Amino acid sequence: MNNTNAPSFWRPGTTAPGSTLDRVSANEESPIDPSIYSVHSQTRSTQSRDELSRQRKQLPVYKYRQHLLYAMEKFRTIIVVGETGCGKTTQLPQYLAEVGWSGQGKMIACTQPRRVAATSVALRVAEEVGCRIGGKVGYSVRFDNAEGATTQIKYMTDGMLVRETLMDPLLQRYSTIMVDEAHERGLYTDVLLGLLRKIMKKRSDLRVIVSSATLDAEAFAEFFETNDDLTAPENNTATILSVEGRMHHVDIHYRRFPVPNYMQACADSVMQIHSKEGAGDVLVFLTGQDEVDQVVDMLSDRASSVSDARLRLLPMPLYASLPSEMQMRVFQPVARGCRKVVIATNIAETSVTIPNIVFVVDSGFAKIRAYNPVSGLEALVVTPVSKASAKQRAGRAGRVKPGKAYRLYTLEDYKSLEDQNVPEIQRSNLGQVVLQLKALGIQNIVRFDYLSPPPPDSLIRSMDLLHSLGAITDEGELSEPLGERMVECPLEPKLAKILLMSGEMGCSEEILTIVAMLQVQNIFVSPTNKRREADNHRRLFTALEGDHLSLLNAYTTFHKNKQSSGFCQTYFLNRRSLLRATEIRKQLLKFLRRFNIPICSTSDTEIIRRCITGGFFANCARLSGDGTYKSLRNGQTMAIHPSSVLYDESPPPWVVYHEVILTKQEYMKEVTVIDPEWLLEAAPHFYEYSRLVRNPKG
DNA sequence: GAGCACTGC
Repeated sequence: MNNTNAPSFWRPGTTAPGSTLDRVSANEESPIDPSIYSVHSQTRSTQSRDELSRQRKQLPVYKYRQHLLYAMEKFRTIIVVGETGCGKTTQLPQYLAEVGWSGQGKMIACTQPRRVAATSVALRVAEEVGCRIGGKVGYSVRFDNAEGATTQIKYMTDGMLVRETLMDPLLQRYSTIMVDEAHERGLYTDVLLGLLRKIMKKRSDLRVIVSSATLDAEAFAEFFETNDDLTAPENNTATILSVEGRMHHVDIHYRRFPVPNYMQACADSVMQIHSKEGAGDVLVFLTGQDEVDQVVDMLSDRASSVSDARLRLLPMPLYASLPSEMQMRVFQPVARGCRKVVIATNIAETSVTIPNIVFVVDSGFAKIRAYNPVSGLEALVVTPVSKASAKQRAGRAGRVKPGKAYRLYTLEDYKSLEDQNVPEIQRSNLGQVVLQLKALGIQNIVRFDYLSPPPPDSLIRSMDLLHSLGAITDEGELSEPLGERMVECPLEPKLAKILLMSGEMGCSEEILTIVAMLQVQNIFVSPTNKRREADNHRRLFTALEGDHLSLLNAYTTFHKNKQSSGFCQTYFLNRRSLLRATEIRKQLLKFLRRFNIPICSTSDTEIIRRCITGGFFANCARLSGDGTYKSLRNGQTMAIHPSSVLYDESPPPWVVYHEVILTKQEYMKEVTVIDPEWLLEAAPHFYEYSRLVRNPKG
């Protein structure tokens, strides 16, 4: 396997970055033992606040409400910095509405990177304001919105606002747009910031507020500064305003020496906290499900062997694919005399807040998705976290009272970490984003105002893909009607293409289902202790034609059984995911109706597979003599992922796949058997000169 | 016979 393109990374069990094994101390002792840990503190930082005020030569930070209004009058963009999760920034739209900034019939928008945040903040603010939701305060997220003619403050996901620009390119409905949690640098946050910068050139009345962590503030302010004359700062159009946080003090404990195995060290640290520290629950950060399960096992073993402890130790796992009943356990308070230890993946860093955490143990690693824009290969790699992530993790200990964070790496290693996470826009497949920018009439997507430009290869690759699908013309414009319709569908381009083709192919009912099912994860659950049973039940849905048709089987069987939870339990299906797929399917059906695409059904699986090939012709692989698959595009060696129904079967000579991901090797996921003749039919322009296809017997 | 961090429209 040639891994030269993959980023270098550390594997579980190895040491933290920059560390040397020979310095490891032989005996682990108490975490509070100063020979093992050095202690620092993380608390609200008056120093950095003063520094900021000095740098920008304005606004002291107290009386921030008055200053906010002053800044709204004088500046066009305000960067609000403050500790995340302190709740102050989300109240800001409310202040503005009170003094009439939502006047002239225009709304104040406040974007969030996640659905739950948008809806829950909206509900809280509506309660504070004393209105019903959908009145003065509303929200808008996919599948759910509550807004009306009187709505003045609208909480929404950033993706939703990007989508609104397709209908209303200058966002004329809004007087002020606040982008919350911008430091997370999500894909749609970055796209939105770029669009807002463009819109501000045409709308001098628009105010933009960006809420971020302290470290990024200058970069955001510079990005939004429209005064080119930097020698005349009195004409600045962007400013920074700092908000006092209300987080508790967190002591940070660094290891004096690197740890040889961080899973073992996590378990050791938890046991030491348990025996030496006072009351308070513990949160441990690891990289993946396997590691979480292993550490939970280690702790369960050890907890049962400790007899003299004052508190009982209750380890519990937390990761996204955990069944929801199990997830709920971590939010419930434990009985007196018990200490909860939540062993979690990155899900607990931002997405989910667990109450009562006083101690945090941070492995220093996370699993992140990387994208190689040249090969198009995605990879899941374990990498050291950034300083920003480490701070965020530590901060989880300071929400209820002063807490402690144990970092399983040295202070030197901490200093060597990157400041920030790599923005998602620089490590993602940009097919959908490029399509949307094209729809907004942006001719040169390479020169678009990005806060952090994506790799040019990534943009070029996306353009190539869109061109090969027929979504953009030879001149680089959105095609009509295909491209215009594709951008409407909330789907990646390949899936949008097959959905839009499915009507004329005679299989839109089936493609609707398949596309919806591909949008959700973990349809099939396999609990560690009942794996074989789960596998056997799963076979009932297996179609020999491959995973796409097996997904179709699972969905239709679920609905034949009236979406019953008993059925799901018996057959190890994830009901939550299936219901979400049902909702997505319903939404996609509306688009087909709007475009007058025939809604039709077939029982001929060949028609369905031909249709899939019509969008996934570039994702084709051929079985080679040694039993591996070779990608048709570049000869890359790949294997069928063990989660595929085709994994156990005799390998078919030709397949198309939904995606390929590098973990231990390059794996194709969601694989369907095809006839190579269909490739020529689907994309003659793509395969015209391919000898491989013209000579399939090789 | 092997595995999958997390969002969003």
